[in-house]
Amino acid sequence: MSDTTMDPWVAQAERTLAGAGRKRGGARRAVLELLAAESCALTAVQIEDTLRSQRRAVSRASIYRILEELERVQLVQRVETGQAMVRYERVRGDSEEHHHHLVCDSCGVVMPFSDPALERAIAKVSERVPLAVVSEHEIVLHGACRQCAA
Amino acid sequence: MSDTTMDPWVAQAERTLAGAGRKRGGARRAVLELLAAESCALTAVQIEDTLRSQRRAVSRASIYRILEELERVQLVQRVETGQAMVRYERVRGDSEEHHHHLVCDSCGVVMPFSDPALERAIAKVSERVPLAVVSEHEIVLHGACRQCAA
DNA sequence: TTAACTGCAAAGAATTTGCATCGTG
DNA sequence: CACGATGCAAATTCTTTGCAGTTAA
Repeated sequence: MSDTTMDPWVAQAERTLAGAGRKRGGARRAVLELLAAESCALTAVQIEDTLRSQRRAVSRASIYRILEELERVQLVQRVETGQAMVRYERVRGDSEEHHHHLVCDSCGVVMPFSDPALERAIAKVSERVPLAVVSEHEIVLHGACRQCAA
Repeated sequence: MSDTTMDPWVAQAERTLAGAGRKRGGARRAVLELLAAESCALTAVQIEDTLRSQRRAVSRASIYRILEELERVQLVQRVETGQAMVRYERVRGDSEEHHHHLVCDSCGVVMPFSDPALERAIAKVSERVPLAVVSEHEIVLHGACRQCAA
């Protein structure tokens, strides 16, 4: 696939990894393309199942290793939703929309949401807090989705 | 111990549990008193270690069962900090200060913080979101503590 | 006396690691 | 050719469950 048809986030990720002395690999590429296409956070098991159903199976161990590496170079971030498993999603650049998560505690569905006013409030409070640096933040709202509340 | 010397949160918890048909027990009481005295979130393992060092050892299985029960009746809530283990802390009433968490990704320390403006922003956004009900929210800021950044 | 509470040990489930092999640079 | 990438299986670690004995109501 040429660079012109490659997803820009995947291309950026490959460049970052190459710069860190990493070599390309089919398993990691498959994970990157899945994360690039996904709009919200997935668990490692969901990633494994999705890739297998796409006939591009990747072993669970590799998935965890790949996600760990991507998290280290800040291409991916973990999302914790209070459910059993950790979720992962690609990090959006500053120009892209930054989102947070809604969790229905009844059916377990996870949805993204974003709100500029909330981001401003977070940016402001980040300056007053007893941390020398605030590198990221995570917000999760729990409740009942319309379907479950009906 | 009489009600007048018992921590108010512990007393409230015992009442709630009695109302739910539960009987009193020493292990649960020890966990309740620890959570009442603690200002921030603890992991199950920290609870176990602390109680053992206070010579009031409680088995790990009981700790998990107790925390599960307390979470069910909303006396305790889980806090996920992106670290390996889930943490637990007592739920504050509306009159008490509601807090969120700061995590130093370098040394792992977890600290509480609170900000009224942020709470207002959350309350406002909760009304616009595609959930029928928003029952709670969790905010975690990650970064480097002053000690680690120095 | 009944049903809840607990501890201990075994079971489960998610994640990590060891090791041999394959593939990229 | 060297070192990273990957799969498989075993090992870890946190959490849950089964069971038997203890205790509150």
